[in-house]
Amino acid sequence: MRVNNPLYKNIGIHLVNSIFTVDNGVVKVLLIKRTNEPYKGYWALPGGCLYNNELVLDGAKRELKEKTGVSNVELSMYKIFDRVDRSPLKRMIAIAFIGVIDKKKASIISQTNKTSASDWFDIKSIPELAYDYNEILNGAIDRLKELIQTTDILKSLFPEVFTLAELHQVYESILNTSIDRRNFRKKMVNSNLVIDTNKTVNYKGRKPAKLYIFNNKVNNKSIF
Amino acid sequence: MRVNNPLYKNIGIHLVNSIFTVDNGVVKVLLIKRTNEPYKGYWALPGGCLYNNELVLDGAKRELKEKTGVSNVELSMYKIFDRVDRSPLKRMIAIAFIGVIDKKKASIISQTNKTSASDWFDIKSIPELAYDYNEILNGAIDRLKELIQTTDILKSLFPEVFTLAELHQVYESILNTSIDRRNFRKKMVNSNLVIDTNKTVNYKGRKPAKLYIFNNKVNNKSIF
DNA sequence: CCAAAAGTGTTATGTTTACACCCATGT
DNA sequence: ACATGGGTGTAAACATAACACTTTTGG
Repeated sequence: MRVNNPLYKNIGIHLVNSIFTVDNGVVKVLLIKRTNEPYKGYWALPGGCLYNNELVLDGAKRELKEKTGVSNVELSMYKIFDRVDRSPLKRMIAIAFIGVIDKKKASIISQTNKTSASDWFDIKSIPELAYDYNEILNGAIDRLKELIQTTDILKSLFPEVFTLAELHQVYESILNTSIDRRNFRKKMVNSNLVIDTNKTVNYKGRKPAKLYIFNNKVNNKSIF
Repeated sequence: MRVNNPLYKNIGIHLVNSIFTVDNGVVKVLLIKRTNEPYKGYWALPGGCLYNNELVLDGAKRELKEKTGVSNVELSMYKIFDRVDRSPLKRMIAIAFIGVIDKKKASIISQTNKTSASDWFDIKSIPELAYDYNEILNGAIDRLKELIQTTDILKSLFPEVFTLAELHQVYESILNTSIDRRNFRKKMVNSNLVIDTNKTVNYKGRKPAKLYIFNNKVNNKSIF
């Protein structure tokens, strides 16, 4: 390759994270408010540019932490967004990532030197975002629906024990549909995705509910 | 973003194509021989660097045509290879693509200003390739197995009519397994992937075989 | 005993697998 | 008539989908 070909110059790599949580049956995504141009004042997906000495996954995690304080997230790369004019300053290729976290465990910082706020938004009412982030987020929501059916991506939502009723509600929220309770339980128990802890939890006036944990041995079989 | 941050400089985007064909039951991939450093004299997957004014898919097609003469291929992006030291000259992120072509229809040019030869290699006997291309190719072979089961990627192998026996042999070659003939036919006919043309072809001493074409309406349901 | 949610089982339907024989042709 | 490969059907196993009643607890 002719390294000095001007057509090779000035391409940057954007790492863009769609971080989801489920909060009382509402699926939410983490957005930050930009303080700099371009798109100053717009809400945006947290992310930034790849360094030339790091892996893309590491860069995505670094940017997420720098912009929101969130760390210890498993990120899953899912697509490239490459429209030539998707960034006004220079050519930027976006590599999009998805992560899921437990809102209660995440300590989100709202202000950095590039952001004035960060907050969780119901995915059903997303404002106009910076760049092509509305498109990226829509793709992420679709991909999330696939991921919960083929991977254990939701385990980060339940770092501790959980009941199948809680997990059921999360599946219904994300897939935006209702799932038969009995069949859901059967599939979950028959898949090797969750493990019965033989412990129960008591809520007032209700039959004690069995507690489960996620199986650490990942299986890639489709659950539904 | 601080555009002048030195950590953002000198990242290039590599577009790498694994182009497959099936030749009498043998799955082959198209390789080119490099005439320049680095990896001078090594066989390599055809590809090159993204221009800053083109989409990655267009860049992959352009490079494929420049290096091999092959055009009119549908390419499917499948993975990013980002090891920091995967390229000796500067940081290069590889975006890997897969395509399938009919060997008979492809007019391959063997010499360009950067290549001294191009040829089809049986995927069961691949030499040591330039860069991390052995790893990229292995990933492409795995991905090809998935793609033939979920998409109509093989239609480019059969631009005209074909018999189910021919298609069957290609599936067995790529998946490197045997598939029950009756069940294969049932699945193919029941999926909306192929359409009966109501025409037949005669071979000496054999019952005439029905001819099929690929359905242009793509379906994404898994075939097997 | 009542409310609230947890827990469970069966039947029907559809899908996948395994498997063997007849058919149309050219020689 | 026979050799060659083309074409088909059925039964068993398995997976999925639909559906309703009983259990445990707190008040």
